[in-house]
Amino acid sequence: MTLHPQEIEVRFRRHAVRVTRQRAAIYAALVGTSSHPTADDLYRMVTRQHPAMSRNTVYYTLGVLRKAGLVQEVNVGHEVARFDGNVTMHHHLICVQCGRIEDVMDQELDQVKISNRRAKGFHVLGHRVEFHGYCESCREGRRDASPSHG
Amino acid sequence: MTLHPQEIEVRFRRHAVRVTRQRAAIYAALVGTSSHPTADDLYRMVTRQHPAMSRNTVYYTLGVLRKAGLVQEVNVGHEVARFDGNVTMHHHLICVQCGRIEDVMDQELDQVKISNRRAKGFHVLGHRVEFHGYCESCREGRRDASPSHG
DNA sequence: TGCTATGTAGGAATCATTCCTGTCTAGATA
DNA sequence: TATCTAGACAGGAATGATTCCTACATAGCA
Repeated sequence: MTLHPQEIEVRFRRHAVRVTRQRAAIYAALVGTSSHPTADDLYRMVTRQHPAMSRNTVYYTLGVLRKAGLVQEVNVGHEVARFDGNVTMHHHLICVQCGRIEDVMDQELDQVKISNRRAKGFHVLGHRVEFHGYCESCREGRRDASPSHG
Repeated sequence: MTLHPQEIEVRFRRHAVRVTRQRAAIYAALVGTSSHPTADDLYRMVTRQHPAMSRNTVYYTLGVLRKAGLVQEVNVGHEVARFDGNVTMHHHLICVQCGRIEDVMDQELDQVKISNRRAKGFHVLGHRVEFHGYCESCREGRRDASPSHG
């Protein structure tokens, strides 16, 4: 999804986030991809247009946007932090081989609930379902592998 | 859950994991708690009995046990890796304030499925549901907070 | 237009995790 | 039981993502 600069400004103001060129660039890069980039991926994407941008600013901005609720952090295993510009409720397909993450929008999954009895006193705000498996290209790479020793 | 040394040995052999004192101690510590400790937590727990144990051995052993399927890694945000000795299918309640993780066993959640149409070519092996919210003690700490500005 | 809280750049510091290397040992074999 | 060797262990160094520090710059308000 590509956003007009005006739309970015509107969103920032709505969430009380100061508008700066750096932040707009970082947010635009994140919303413009579906690849769940790392902070360093974003740094590399953004420095093409803003060579002076500091890696530090990327981290700081991601922190600001996360606290403002404009950005979400996604994680697989204990790997490097990945970010997602899609903050509507959604779920993930995660490839256990290559680490690829795909978004899943599915109202049935949105409605998954936990019974009060099992919630151990938690006040639940939301949930997310993670599906783990092999993505299409990793499945193809595994065709050769013997199915009995896998 | 506390395990007899023999039971640990049986599990290790069943999973083709060499039996050493260090590994047994680490695994026992992990299975004996429900607190999802970090590698460093485990190091501190285990060095009480085994002062010579290296931090490196804890990491290495956790890697071995994870690959063998005896241990699972759990993560919240991009925080330090946490480990779980419970490898049966289960889900998690995660406190967004203090980071506490509680296991949830629930057959309804085990049966959550994704339609083929939405699976984007993934061969799904399993899934996990994460509920995010405030745990009981963090809720209590928040009683004072004004509900309209929280 | 000026003021000030906040953001930015860049470099240093932190710290979980991994790598390297020499020694040790589980467990298989004779 | 003694021997052998792949794999495990300890300890220290290296890595690398993230955070901290600080001086300078700027968004946005008055």
